[in-house]
Amino acid sequence: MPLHHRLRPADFMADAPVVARALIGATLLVNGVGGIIVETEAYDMSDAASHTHRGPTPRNRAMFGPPGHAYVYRSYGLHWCLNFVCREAGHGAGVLIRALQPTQGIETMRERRGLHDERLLCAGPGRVTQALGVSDAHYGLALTRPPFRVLAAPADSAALILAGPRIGVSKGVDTPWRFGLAGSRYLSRRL
DNA sequence: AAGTAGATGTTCT
DNA sequence: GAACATCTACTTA
Repeated sequence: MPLHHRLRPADFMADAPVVARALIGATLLVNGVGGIIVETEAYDMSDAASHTHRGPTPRNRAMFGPPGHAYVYRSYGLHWCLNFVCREAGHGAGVLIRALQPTQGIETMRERRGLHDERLLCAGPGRVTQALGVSDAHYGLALTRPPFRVLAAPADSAALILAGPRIGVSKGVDTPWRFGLAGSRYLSRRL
């Protein structure tokens, strides 16, 4: 009986804040490199801070597709950011992966990120994608198949999860849709 | 420890 | 043109 099992499409079929909270403690690997998700943010169509708020566009097309797929966008012209599409196709809901606790392929991540302390390897959405090698090449791919592996948190984990306002948004400032593992040293910022 | 500038591409007004 | 789900390097205390 494996302690971790791979998430299935049905696991992504819930409202964005529910999925965002459930993903804390899950493991994300891309080609075997990654770690434990310690910080996420939820976005959905009802929310002015979301890329999907104004409806489908060429960029956000994947967010209106099936749940359990990747929505990757370029942030500030420099960084890639990775989202997990959730809810149902057509709903424009997703979860931004903001930080991981590195567990696998740490040397690979160090090389991709330059000489940096482990704490900063995946502490921020742009850092996560750089460390895991995620780019627009992953746009729209299923999270339930290689190169992705998303493994559920151990069933017995009773981790304390904190919520607060999201980072870097100018709209929806008071929506407490940022979730983080209490006490983790690998958050992009304290909660 | 906290603040700022500058890098850059895509979308939207 | 402006804004942007950011990061790094560099300043100032």
